[in-house]
Amino acid sequence: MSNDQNQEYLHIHESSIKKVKENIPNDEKLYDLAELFKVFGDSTRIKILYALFTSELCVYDISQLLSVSQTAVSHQLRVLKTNKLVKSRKEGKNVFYSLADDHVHSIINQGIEHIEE
Amino acid sequence: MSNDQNQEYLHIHESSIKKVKENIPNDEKLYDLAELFKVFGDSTRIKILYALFTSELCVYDISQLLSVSQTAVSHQLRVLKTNKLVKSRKEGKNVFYSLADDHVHSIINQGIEHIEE
DNA sequence: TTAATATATGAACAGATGTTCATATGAAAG
DNA sequence: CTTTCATATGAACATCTGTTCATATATTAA
Repeated sequence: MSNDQNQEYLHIHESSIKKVKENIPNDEKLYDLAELFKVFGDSTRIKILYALFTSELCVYDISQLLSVSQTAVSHQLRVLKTNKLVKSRKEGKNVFYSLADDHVHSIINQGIEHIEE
Repeated sequence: MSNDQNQEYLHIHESSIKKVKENIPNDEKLYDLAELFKVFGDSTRIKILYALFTSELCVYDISQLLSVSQTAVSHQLRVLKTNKLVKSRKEGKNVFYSLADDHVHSIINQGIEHIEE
């Protein structure tokens, strides 16, 4: 065991400590990353994203398709929009939502791959 | 507006409804997927995963490296293990943790790409 | 044995999260 | 204008989550 002097660690060697620490992003980035994944961590939001994979949709239709209340859909769409996962387009009384970019697809696909093992 | 008969939808057409619904996984899969992303949705767990990107580590060293209490690390490692993101190996008094597979890396990298835009 | 060390676990508590309900806003129709 | 319709918003509430504290378990050392 490398437990001489002021060594605070049990097994990791001084030389490795620096390497590990360098590879960890700063707190702000870690926070943002966790926030992003938090958005994917809810069934309702995942469902909405899946619906939008197929086509642009207005709030009411999403609500009908998924059997989720209009208010809940609205609240969740706001979360998705804040995190730049969807974008919106207003047309008269309606607001149409669609996916913001391809990351949504690839992140979800990686997740699917993991759980399907 | 396509609002004839019993049409429950505002804009989406009957022909599209089927397509959208077919592309949405069943509830169990949606739930599992959300659960998986929930695991990534916490700074402490993301930090632990980043540390393990570089090397296998025992609990105490993770705790020291990240300045997180031993108990908190233990609790979070259990969550990570339950979700098959890390695996463990016992050696005497120590338990060494390492990444379970490559999905962890690719999921996190997709996340990073998204927030770095 | 007994003591020390590394990790795990359970209860408790504070803070975060998602839904519902009531209502506001904003646009089109009458 | 007034009403109706589509969406958004805020407060309230119940549930979930992550940390801490106390303690249990397991392994090695004395």
